Amino acid sequence: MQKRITIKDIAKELNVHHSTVSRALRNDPRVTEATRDRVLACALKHGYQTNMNAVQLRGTSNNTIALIVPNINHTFFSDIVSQLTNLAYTKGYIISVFQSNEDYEQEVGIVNTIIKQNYAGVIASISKNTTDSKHFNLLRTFGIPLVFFDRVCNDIKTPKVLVNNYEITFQVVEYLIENGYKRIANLTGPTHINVFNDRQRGYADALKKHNLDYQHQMVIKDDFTIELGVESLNELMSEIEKPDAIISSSIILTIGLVVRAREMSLKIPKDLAFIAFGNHISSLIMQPQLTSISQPENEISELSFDLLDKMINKEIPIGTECTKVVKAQIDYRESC
Amino acid sequence: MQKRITIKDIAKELNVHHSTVSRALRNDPRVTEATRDRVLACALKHGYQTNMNAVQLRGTSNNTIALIVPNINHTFFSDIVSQLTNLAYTKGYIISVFQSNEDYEQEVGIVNTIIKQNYAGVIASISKNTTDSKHFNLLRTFGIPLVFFDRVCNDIKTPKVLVNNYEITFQVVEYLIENGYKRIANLTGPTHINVFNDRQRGYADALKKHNLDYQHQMVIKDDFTIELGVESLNELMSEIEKPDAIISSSIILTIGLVVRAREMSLKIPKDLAFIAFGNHISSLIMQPQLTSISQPENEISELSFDLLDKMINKEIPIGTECTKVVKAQIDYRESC
DNA sequence: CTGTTAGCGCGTTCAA
DNA sequence: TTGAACGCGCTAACAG
Repeated sequence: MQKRITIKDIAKELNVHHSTVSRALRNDPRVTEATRDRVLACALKHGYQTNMNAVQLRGTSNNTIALIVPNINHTFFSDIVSQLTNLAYTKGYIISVFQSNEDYEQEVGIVNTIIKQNYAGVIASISKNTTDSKHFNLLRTFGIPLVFFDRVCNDIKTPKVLVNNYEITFQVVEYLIENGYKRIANLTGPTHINVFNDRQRGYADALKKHNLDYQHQMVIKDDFTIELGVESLNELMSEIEKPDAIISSSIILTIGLVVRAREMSLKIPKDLAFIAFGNHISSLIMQPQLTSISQPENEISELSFDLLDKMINKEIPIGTECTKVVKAQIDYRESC
Repeated sequence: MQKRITIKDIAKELNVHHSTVSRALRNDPRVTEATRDRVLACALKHGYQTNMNAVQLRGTSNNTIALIVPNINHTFFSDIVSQLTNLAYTKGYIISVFQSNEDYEQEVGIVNTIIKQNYAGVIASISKNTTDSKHFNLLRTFGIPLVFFDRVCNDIKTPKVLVNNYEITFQVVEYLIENGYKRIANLTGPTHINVFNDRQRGYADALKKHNLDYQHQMVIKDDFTIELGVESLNELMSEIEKPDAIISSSIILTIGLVVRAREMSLKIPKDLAFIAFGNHISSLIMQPQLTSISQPENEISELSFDLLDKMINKEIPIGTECTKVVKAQIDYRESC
C-alpha cells in the first residue's frame, strides 16, 4: 500500500503552496485557471481523494446522513431505506444505514459511533427494547440534527413523522365488527413504544364503543417472525374463548399465523379473519389475499428527509418540536 | 448547541495536561489510579465522546465496516445485512450499509465516501450496471481491505465469496427435464455479472447435454420487480413456442410471473412450472408452494466477515486472491 | 493571484 | 508519574 496522497504532495510536485492546491480543488476564484487545471490534472492522475477526517476536524460538516432502523428485514423499513437513499442521493447526501436489531445496547453503540464520526444528521426509528432516551439526547448536545419516524422517543424534542395508528386501528376494528366478527384479538408490540400503544388504544376504544366483551391484546416483545406467528396462534386457539379475527402488527407474523391456521384446517376468513399492518408482496400472492394496512413509506421518507435537510441547513433549529402525521390506509382484500 | 467537549476541556477543569487525560481515557498504566478516576468521572459527567476524526487523522483506523449492496429490498441482501450486522457487533465492529440502487454512479459515490472517511474495510456486492472496476481498485490504493460476495468484479484481486451458480442451475435444469419439461426458459440478469453468467452457462450446458432445442435466455437489466415479472410473462406467452417451465433469478420477479399466470388461468405446475433463486417467505405462503433455490446467507456472511476481519488485522495482505465457493440448495416444493 | 501561518482534537514522542 | 511539543490533512485569515 502506497502512502495516501495529500494536497501537500500535489503542491510539492507542482511547486506551489498546498493552500493554493486546496483553493484550486475547491474552485476558489482567486486562483489562475492555468494553475487550477494543473492541480486538477495532477489530483486526477494520482487519484486524490479529500481526507474528510481533516476537513471535519476543522468543523466543517460532511454530507453523510445516518439512518437507524430496528430491522432491515421488514418491508416497512427496507422500503424506507431504499426511498431515503434515492431521495438523499438526488440532494447530494449519502445515506448510511445502521440496524439496531431491536436491541437497546446496539442502538446506543450506533448513536455513539455517529457522534464520534460527526455525521451530518440522523433519521431514526427506535428499537422495541429502547425505554431510555439518553443516547438520543446526546445527539443534541453535539449539535447533530435528529428526526424520528414511526417509532419515536416521546420525551425528546425534535421533529417526528408519525402514522395515524390510533385512528386506523379504530377504523379496522369497526370494519371487522361491522362484518360480524365478535372476538377480535390484537397481536402487537410493547406498550411503551408509541406505535403499539396507539394501536392498542385504538383497538380498545373501538371495542368499548361497540360494547364488545372479548378483548385480547397479545404483546410480542421480540422481533416479529414466522415462528412467533405459529406459536401465537397455538396459544390463541388453545384458549377457552377463541378469537374469530386477528389484527397483527406485522405481516411476517401473520404469515406464521396463516400457515398454522391452514395446518389446523381453519377456513379463512370464515373461521378466522386476518388483517395485518404492512404492505408486503405476500399479501397479494397468498390465497385468500391478505387484507392489510399500508403505511405511506414514500410520504414518510420525504417528510423525514425534508425535515432533516432543513435542520442541517439551520432552517429548523435543533430541539424544535414538530410532529407530522401521515395516514395509513386499509387495502381491502379477501382475508376478512 | 454547546461546544463539543474535548480532552483539553477536561484537562483544564482538572488542572492536568491534556496528554494525561488522553492516557487516562485509554487506560494507559502510566497514570495514577486517582487521576484516572477523576478523569473518567469528569468525562462521564460531560458526556465526552472521542472525536474519531482527530484519531483517524493521525492514522489510527476505526472500527466501522462499510457494506455495499445493490438493493436492500431483496431478501438475499437484507438477510446478509442483518447477519453481518450481528456478527460484526459481537466482534466489536459496526456495520454501515450503503445501497447502490443497482446504479454505477451511486456505487462510485459510495466508494469515494468510504475512502474519504477512512473506513476500516469494505464488503461489497456490485450493481448490475457496474462494468468498470476503477473505483474498487482505488480502495486498494488507499489501503482499505475489500471482500466481494455474490456479485463480484472478476478483474480485482481480492478475497471473494461466491455461490456455485453454474452447478446448481445445471442441476435444476436437469431436474426439470427429468420431470418432463421440454421448453425451459431462463429469466436472469446481464451476462457481464458473474452470477448471471454462471447461471446462463449452467442452463445452456444442461440443455445441450440433453439435446433440447428450445433455449430462451431472457435478460433483465433493471431491478427485478413484480411489474417486470408481469411484463416478462406477457412477452414469453405471446411467442409462438411458449415455455412450459421458467427458471427465474428472483423471487420478486417470479411473483409477478405467477400473478400473471393466474390471470391467464394457467395451471401451475401443469401448464407452467416455476423455480426461483432465493428464499423468500412468499415461497411458503403461495399455493402451490414455490420450489426455490436457497443460498446460504449465513455462510456467506460468516466467510465474508472472517476474510475481511483477517485483512483488517493484516493476517491476509491486501490484494490477495482467494475465492470461497458456497453451495446453494434446491428446496423442492410444489411449483414444478 | 499566491504564500505564510495557525489551529481543529488527538496520541506519541521526548524530556523532566 | 506528568508535561511540553509536534504533526496528522486541511482550510481560513492574513500578508505579500
